[in-house]
Amino acid sequence: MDGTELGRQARPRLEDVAAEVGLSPASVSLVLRGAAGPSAATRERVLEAAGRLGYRPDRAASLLARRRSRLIGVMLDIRSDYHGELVEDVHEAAEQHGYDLVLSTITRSRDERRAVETLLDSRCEALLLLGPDAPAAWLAELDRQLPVVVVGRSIGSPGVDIVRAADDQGVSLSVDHLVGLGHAQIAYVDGGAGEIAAARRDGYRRAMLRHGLRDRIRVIPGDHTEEAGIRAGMRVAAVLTGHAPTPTAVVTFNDRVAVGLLDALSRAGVAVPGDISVVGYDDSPLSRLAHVGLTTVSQNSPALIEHAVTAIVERLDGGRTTHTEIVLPPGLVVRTTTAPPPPSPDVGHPPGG
Amino acid sequence: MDGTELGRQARPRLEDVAAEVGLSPASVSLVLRGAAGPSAATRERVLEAAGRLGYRPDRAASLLARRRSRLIGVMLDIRSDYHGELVEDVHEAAEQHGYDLVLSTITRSRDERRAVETLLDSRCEALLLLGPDAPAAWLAELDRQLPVVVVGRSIGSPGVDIVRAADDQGVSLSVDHLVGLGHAQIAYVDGGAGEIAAARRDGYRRAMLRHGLRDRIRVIPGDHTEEAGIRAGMRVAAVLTGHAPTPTAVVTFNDRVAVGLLDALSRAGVAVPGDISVVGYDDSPLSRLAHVGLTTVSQNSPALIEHAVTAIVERLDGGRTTHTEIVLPPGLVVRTTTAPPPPSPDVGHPPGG
DNA sequence: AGGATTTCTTAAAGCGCTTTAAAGCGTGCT
DNA sequence: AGCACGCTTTAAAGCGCTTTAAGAAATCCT
Repeated sequence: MDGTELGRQARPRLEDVAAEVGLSPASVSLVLRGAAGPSAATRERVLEAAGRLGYRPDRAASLLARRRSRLIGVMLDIRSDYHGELVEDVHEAAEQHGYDLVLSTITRSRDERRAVETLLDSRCEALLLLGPDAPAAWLAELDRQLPVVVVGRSIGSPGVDIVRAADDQGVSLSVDHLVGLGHAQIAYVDGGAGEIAAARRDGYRRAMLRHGLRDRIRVIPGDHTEEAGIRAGMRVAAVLTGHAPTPTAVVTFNDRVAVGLLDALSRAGVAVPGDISVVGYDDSPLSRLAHVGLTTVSQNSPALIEHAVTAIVERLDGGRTTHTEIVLPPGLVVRTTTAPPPPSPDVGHPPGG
Repeated sequence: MDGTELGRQARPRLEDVAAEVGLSPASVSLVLRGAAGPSAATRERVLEAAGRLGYRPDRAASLLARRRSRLIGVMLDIRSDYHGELVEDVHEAAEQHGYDLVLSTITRSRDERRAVETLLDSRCEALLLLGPDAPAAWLAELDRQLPVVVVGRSIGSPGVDIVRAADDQGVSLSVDHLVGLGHAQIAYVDGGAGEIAAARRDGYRRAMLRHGLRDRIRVIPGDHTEEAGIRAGMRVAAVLTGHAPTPTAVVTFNDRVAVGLLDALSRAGVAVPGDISVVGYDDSPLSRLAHVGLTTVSQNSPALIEHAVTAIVERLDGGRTTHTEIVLPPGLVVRTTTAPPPPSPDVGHPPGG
């Protein structure tokens, strides 16, 4: 009465295929991996038999025996849409270089350390970390064990490879765009703590200064969620109906915040872009919806990932021993939430209310 | 000048730890796995040395040597928020039963077949498939190889284990709730093709019939995206300002659709729930936002997952050889997008009829 | 033909860990 | 003493695959 009585039959092993064609396991292994050696006739026979038996190599055994695993460990936060998109690109890029992926996600009960340990246990040769929060020192220490590339986060004194978009520059683009449309009262909804948030905030500040709008700088506290956008939106809407200096445009930390903001504004009867222009950041699928049409900053993530994977391959196969930091310029995607400011200059009152 | 000069030192092996404490690898293995045998003193020495050396067992080797892998393969679509949430729960549930996870996602260039193959190659003992689209026959065939449990999709003639929520019942709850509030003109935004969409649509139809609202049945075509909600919202808003029979409530296929709908309605100046009540489905994080406050149906996914993992464990360790289908009742989460209908201004028949 | 090449095939030694049967070793018992 | 008995520890045989050096076979030369 044990579990094997279920009719499940053991999966065929390399040896079974070898026996089937009357060759040695070595030859079969060679054929199956496309290595040089076996003759065309042998190849054919082996392939046929393997197919007929439904043979699939055991990855654990193969990993163990091979000198290299050709595995790249990817740490991500599965709750993030953005990471999901990135992983798709990583898959493709890795495949092109002959690497496979092993994924490990952080969850509420699984911190970065544990996620990375899982990765290491699976013998991966390099680590691709999507937006890690871990201290730089630990990352550098990891990098002493195997190549580590950090995507999306900027780190003071590297010790790892870094691939990221120029966040400050992205926000700059937004501000430039708005100024070009004639805006001056441009507020910014902040992304909270974190290096990315800091970089974007900085980009905003600097762009404002550059345009001589020092006293129009206005940072509304927030975080990375719709909730923050909603709060900011309600605040802005209240101000609109009040008398304080009114923003005619709002730049947000990311698209999620922007979407929350848009929602709150629309419910408060504030027209976008009629009364207020809004710019997001990320070019997320949501922002692309025709009805939303959010003007936003695109990080060009396929390129980002391509660089990240290339960085890994360079260190693994190219013999590079130095660290590199690649900063990609973001691009502005202008859609329908930005327009010139309303004619009424200073104290604006809501139209339809 | 080879790659090893980088100062990376080989990771310590079991044997190294053994040498360090002057014991055999066997003893160390025993200690590290918490198996019975070694004395307390030995345990301590080994643990200390292992810690000092930073030893981590090689998973591939361990997998290969062990009879069982204690691995559950999870196939998911990383683009889906919902799957992301589920994976968190799977992690926890699996851990409690002493299993670990191996993840494999489908992407645009990686279909379910490939994703599953990756999983099989890693020696997992069972498969947990989140909302697979694959034909039932293939799933059944897989199940002959190893236990398969399908989450969230209903399948005609199983051949696999199934764990899902009663989708029709969920929509029924929504309709009941609305009827209880006095609504009669209840429209439904459809989720397109697919078995889940069919079940929910059915639930709507049947609930309407049950309440004697046969001629109020109105299914607005759509799919599973915000876009569909937006289109539906614009349609409903147009009707409101026109003269056709007006819905006073809209039930949607899922929260994403509902959010799109809410957005379109609010931009059209339609008040929710003042003019129209809206009900979603999924109890997604978005619906929980205070400002959105979407009334929605909760699938109770932690319980869903708990059952799914239990089903696997039963077959793996419990010796169950039959297939099971577990259907969990969903629950309604009433928030702020539902209220009694506005005092009927138009030709609507009074409720209850 | 004989030897030198080249081509194809395989034996055998692992990869790092688990597992089982058996070996040590103090005990207490008769 | 002699012995059976727990309690610890270990030798050794794999897990299924890769890889390398060497063997066998076929091909080429002069």
